[in-house]
Amino acid sequence: MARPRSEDKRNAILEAATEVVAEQGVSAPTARIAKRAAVAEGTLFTYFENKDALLNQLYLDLKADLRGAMMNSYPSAERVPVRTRHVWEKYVDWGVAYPLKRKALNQLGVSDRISAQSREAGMLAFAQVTALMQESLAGGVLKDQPPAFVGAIMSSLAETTMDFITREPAMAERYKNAGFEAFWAAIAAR
Amino acid sequence: MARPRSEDKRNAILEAATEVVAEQGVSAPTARIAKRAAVAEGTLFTYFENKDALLNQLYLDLKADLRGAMMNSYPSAERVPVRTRHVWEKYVDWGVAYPLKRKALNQLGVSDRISAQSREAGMLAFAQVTALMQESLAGGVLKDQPPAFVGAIMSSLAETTMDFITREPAMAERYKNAGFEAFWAAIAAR
Amino acid sequence: MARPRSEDKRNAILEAATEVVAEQGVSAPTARIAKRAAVAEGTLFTYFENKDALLNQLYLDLKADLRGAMMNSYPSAERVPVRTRHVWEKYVDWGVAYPLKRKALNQLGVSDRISAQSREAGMLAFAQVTALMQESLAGGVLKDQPPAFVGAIMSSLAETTMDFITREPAMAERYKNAGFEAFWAAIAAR
Amino acid sequence: MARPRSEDKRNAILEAATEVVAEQGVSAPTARIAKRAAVAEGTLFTYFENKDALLNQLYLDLKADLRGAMMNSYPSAERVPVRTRHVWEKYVDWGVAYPLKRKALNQLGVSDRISAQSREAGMLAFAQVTALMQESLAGGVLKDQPPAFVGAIMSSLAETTMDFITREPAMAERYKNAGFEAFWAAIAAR
DNA sequence: AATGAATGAGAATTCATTCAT
DNA sequence: AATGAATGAATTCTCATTCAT
Repeated sequence: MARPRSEDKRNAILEAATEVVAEQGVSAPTARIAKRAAVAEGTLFTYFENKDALLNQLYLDLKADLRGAMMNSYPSAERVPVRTRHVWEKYVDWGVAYPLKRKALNQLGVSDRISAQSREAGMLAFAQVTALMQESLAGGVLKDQPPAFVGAIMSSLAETTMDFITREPAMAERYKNAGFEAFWAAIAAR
Repeated sequence: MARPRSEDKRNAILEAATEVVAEQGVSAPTARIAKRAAVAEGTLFTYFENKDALLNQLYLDLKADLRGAMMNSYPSAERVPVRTRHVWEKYVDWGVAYPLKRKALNQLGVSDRISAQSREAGMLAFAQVTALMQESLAGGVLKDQPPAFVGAIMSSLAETTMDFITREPAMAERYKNAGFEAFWAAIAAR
Repeated sequence: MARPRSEDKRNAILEAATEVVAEQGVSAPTARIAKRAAVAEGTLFTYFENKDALLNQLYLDLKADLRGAMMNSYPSAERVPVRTRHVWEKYVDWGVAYPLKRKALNQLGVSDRISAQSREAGMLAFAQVTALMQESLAGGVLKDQPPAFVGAIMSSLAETTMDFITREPAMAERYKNAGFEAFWAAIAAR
Repeated sequence: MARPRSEDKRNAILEAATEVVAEQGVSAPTARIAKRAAVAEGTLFTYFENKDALLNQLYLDLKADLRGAMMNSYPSAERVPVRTRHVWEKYVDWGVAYPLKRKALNQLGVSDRISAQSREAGMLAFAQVTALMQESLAGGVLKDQPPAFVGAIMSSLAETTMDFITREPAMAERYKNAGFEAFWAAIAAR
């Protein structure tokens, strides 16, 4: 009967947190997040119990967002190399298109405020992605390593690729291709 | 602010900072660093103008330390694959041997308190390392990419490798080899 | 602010306030009182203009409640010692039967949020009680002191008695008697 | 070698706390206490770990202060009635001379921020006082009650006496005597 | 130079009260 | 009338830095 809790406001806070955490890291003041979201300082705490809850939720949301991007229009019917490339491209495109999301996600990833539980939940979102890569490994150098290792390698190569694209946007396509080639060479049979 | 006397004390502060930053990130209180170094809170500021100066110095020191490890007993006379493998092994060994240094360096790397200048200086330390890799690339997929890109790829793959070794120390050798194989496959001619 | 409808709700708030103030003192949040009363946070303010108004009303209500207990089935026809004992017993019984009311009343009594006016009104409720005691004093040590003094003495001895009964409920009767004997000895002629 | 912690400053904080707690209760802001003590807000926390620590220390100090007053120039050689009267007078005089200390002590006494441990320590300070009264009880109405009960009765009667003296200072001597007479009548043999 | 007490500007929350629904 | 989201001032405590000793 009272004013309902606004999904918009909640999103505004999460978006503001994305920007502010990207800029200042997890030690960014909640007051600044609230201000950026155009809500009162106290309002933040009606949507999130405390700062840690907000940070963990943001981490989960960003992970889910990234996963959504990678799985969007996923070409299930195609062969492994095509599918792998699709995932790679979507990953890199996401990071390039949303540099603040990427930066925030990285800040959160190294922070000790993200709980083990959140990390696990975040990883789960990628299980599917990494699973598919196993198929590529048959004759590759990583054929005996765990899927998570391959997934982590993709992640780290994609991050490196994005770093360079960010610094030299004009070279985006070149880096994106080169990065994938390196990744594919690293995991595929020869 | 006056000329500090003891090199020992300065080193104690830097070592303490390594530990504390590894544990708590860059927002760790200077008081805690001072305590761990067994000096007074104020003493820290006679050796470093302010917290940022300490953090940036630590970043540079750790980068130099890592570089030193990689270049130690560098087999200049050997052929490229051997030299590359040497660098890879030393890198990974360093991270595994000094997990706090590694953690601290990563915390500093994502912090916005490290100046662009420090970052540049840090990279310089690696220029030599990456330069040598160019030789490997002749026929590889990355033959047209800048040396720094290849260096960054080595870095990120080594970090990923260390992450997995940290989680499964018993598998250290396996991951170290697998990581290198992947790296080599990624950059070398075929 | 408009005329509230439900007497039940008002009572629920006062009862909830009794419990919560007993437990946490006058600084207990209004939100907690509202929750305990099973009404919305805002509803509290349609029944009481603000927190102070609620607190003062509660103080008055509890004083009146206590007075009602003491005067219930008051043996007007009996002689002074009997009537005095009746008052004493009802007082102590009330405090033992309703420890939360007693605790809340004490918390309110020492709070600076209870206005002088409320305190005066609260005392008035006891005037009748203390008046009757004057008759006992003829030859006693307090024969020249104001009635309020004797009333206050009864109050303080009763409180002390209740404290001990609360701590050792098995000794309730003994303390109740001993307390009364002490009180009677203090005020009566010998 | 650095500026030593100042006993004066510590005392200033405790005295300021006495005044402020007397006026506003235990919910008085630490900032106000600091201001009254003429120190910075943060300084308070170099002398007391947190607000509770300050409050508990103040409670203990005030209890000790009161005990000191009662035991000052205690006439050990005199007979029980004289010694009892001495304690009574010193108690009442203390409360009348230091109304803020008395008020603060009462506020602290009803607060749930005072730990059970502090309360116990506070009571210990009074054990000696109450012990001596036992001798008076031989033939009195309270001869079978625990010493603490008698001590509590003295306390409550003294408090009541002080209340009335505070309201009518001109009647101080009269109330002081009357209060003692009542107390003595309550506990002594007849 | 070394010490650590002193400082006061934040930081994360809390909470009485208002107000849109 | 009832609800509970929204507000922002107030609160406790932290911390980089200064400065008296």
